Amino acid sequence: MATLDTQSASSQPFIPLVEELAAAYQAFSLYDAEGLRKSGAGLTPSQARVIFTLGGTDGLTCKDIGDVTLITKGTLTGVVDRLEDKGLVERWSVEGDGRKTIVALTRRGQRVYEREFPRHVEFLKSKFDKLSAADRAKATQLLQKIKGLF
Amino acid sequence: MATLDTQSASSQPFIPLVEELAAAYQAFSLYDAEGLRKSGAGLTPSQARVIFTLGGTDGLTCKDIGDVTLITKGTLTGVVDRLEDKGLVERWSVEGDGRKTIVALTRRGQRVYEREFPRHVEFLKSKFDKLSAADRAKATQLLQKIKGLF
DNA sequence: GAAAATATGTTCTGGTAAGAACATAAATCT
DNA sequence: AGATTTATGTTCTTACCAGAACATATTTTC
Repeated sequence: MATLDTQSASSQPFIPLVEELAAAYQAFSLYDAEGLRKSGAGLTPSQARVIFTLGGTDGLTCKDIGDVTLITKGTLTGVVDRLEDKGLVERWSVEGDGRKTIVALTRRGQRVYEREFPRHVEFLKSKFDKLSAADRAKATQLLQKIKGLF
Repeated sequence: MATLDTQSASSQPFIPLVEELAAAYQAFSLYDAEGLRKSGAGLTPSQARVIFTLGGTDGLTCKDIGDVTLITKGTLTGVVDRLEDKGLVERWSVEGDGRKTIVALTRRGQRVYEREFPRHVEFLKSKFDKLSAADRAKATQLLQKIKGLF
């Protein structure tokens, strides 16, 4: 198989897709972070993802949280540390399996979840409402396909 | 307008789209980083983006690099610092506008670009080839639309 | 032409980010 | 059972990330 040169590499037709994927995610991320910052609850995007994931559960293991939020375990330790410092979550050991740690919302964390999650969804909804249902469905499907490439 | 509760918030139809956008970008990013790590050139994803952006130019200002790579200026300073330490880029002042700094590939940086850019595009291409041209075009278009929401 | 506004880049801060090494615990294998 | 393997979470390292404050230089406005 002939190797590409810089010319032929830069004209590969998938490159615009990569650029748009990064740009779209970037645009969303900045807006997402802005909404959290302005809400006054002092949550970072990662912290919010953890709080929103824990909401409505009786606590999850770090592994489960990581699977949902896509935060790797090494990073998650620090995120949970800071949420613990803020009094929004608590950790405890699980009966029967000494490896696992359960992380759950405290009463304060529960209140923050109930206030911030709907507020933030509303904040995002105002933008996503501008996308048609058909585009939304098609985009979701294609992104799923792209995820599956790797 | 009635505010959402946690129930109605979590059932908003745009949420799967957000999740897939994050998951697809995440999957791509991990694969992208893996390819750079294995190539042995020791480039991080951000460093590679800068090198690949500078390739084929006579040097760009930090602002221009940031516009293309989506790296904010505060972060870019550090990325360019490390590339400079590795001898892959050099900085100089621009005649006529004392605010601007030009960043350009050194001869070593040029060689790294010529070797790593095609190699990395080939690495990504092996995955994106599994996507049909129609899906690729549609995904690109929809991501552009999503980017435009914010 | 001087003052105000804008542009560019660096520095600083707190918080991720992934990966590797580590410690401990549980499951599996023989 | 005892040894090996796998699972879970923490710690450590290097680098990135955005935003804010800053320094400098240029442009605009009056």
